[in-house]
Amino acid sequence: MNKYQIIHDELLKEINDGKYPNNEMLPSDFALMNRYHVARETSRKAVAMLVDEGYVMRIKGRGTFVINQNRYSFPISHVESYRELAARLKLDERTQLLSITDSEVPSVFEYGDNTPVPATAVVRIRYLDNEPVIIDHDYVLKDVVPEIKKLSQSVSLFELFEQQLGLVISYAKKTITVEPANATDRQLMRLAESIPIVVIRSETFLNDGRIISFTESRNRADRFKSVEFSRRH
Amino acid sequence: MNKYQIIHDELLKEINDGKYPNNEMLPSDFALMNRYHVARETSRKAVAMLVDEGYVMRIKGRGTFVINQNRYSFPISHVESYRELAARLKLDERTQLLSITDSEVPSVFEYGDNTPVPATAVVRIRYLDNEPVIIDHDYVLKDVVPEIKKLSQSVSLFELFEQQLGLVISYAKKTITVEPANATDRQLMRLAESIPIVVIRSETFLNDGRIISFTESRNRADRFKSVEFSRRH
DNA sequence: TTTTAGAGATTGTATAGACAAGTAGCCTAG
DNA sequence: CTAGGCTACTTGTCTATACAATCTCTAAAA
Repeated sequence: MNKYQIIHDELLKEINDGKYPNNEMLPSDFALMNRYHVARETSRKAVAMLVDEGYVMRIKGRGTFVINQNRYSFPISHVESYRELAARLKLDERTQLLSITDSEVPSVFEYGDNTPVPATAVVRIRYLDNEPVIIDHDYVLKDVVPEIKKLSQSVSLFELFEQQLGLVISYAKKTITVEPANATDRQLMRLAESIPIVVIRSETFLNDGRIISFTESRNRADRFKSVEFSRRH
Repeated sequence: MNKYQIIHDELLKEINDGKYPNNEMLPSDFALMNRYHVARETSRKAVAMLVDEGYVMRIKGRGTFVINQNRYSFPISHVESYRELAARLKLDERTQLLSITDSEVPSVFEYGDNTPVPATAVVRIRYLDNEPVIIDHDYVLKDVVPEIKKLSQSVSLFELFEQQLGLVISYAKKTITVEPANATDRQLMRLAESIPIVVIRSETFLNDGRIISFTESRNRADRFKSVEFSRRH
């Protein structure tokens, strides 16, 4: 592991442990240099990551300060699988695999030039606190992953891609819209009335620029909440 | 202006001008060093910003590549005013100021300890293509900005804060939820049925850590679309 | 023809040092 | 007692260099 990554992880752990109470100062660049015996740019890189992630803010001439975090957040601006998210938030989560079928990429994703793109469709339903709240439709391109043999209940698609197939996921583009529930939504999520659905459609890219999958994540709107941290400039 | 900022801006302009067609390579670190007569770390800083913003991706051993952008996006992960956003997207936008009144920060924002926090409430309605689609409620803390005298139609709140008052906005935290339309929504946006509303609540922070304002932005769900770029790791 | 080895290019990580710019606190001159 | 200046500390920018890791392509070897 890289030095700045190690420093970042350790500082983040200390922040989460409350070692630097609210608005308290983090060690300065020079303090970190001494503590870890690294160059200043290395320690700065670690802190820059924390700034990026919204944990701390730096003020020239003053120092580095912890930002009061509300930790119950559903960030959508980095690529994170449902399983990773639930683990991080320590929620009581459960996923049920509904089907793995041969299919094509639906036209809503506007991929390619109308010629059908073969894919493996994976449909899963997500429970939080024993309530079905999310239905995920994944379309994994057969060009990239020819076959999905066995998808264990305990393994996420991302884990499958990265650890078992050696692929590296780089980034994703997501669109968020609100749409009426369709029949499938109502049936699977046991909705009586027509609750609106928050639809998050993602294209996921590998580090060589190829698209590996399209995902449509359909969330019960009355259970959906997303918290974003955003910097200006 | 900083050197890396200048390089970043120039590269971004070239990307938007289509100088590096899709998936084409950007100049390498060393090419940029020669072109701008800077150290490698400086050129890398400029490119790192572009990576951060989702314009390019770097692959070790290969080079830097432009990511095919869909430019009609409503990013929510950086702090941008409605006016800046509309200008960037070249939409036909119009804002109507409804009221400026003395008020208090509503309790939904859970700020402070139940004691009323005096604020100036600014209510505005946003038109896109002559259709009312967004209602913004801004609560500007009187502790920070004692009085909002005249808010010209052509000036945004952010411009007022930054250019006229000399305040520096640093970051914001936003929560996104979907809620039923209330009577005010239906009246102001001329909604017949009860269309759901996408509610974006923000706390905006200055660079000294003080909160300057709370904003509740209420968007017609059937007109709302947000596009996000997200990196993994 | 196929495979291997190597050179060259590119990005990633890390170091050491320099100066600029902003902040806070102390101490002295008035 | 106050105002101003000085100093120490902190973050921001920039340079120059070194080596590692990865990829592509070419040329030589099998």
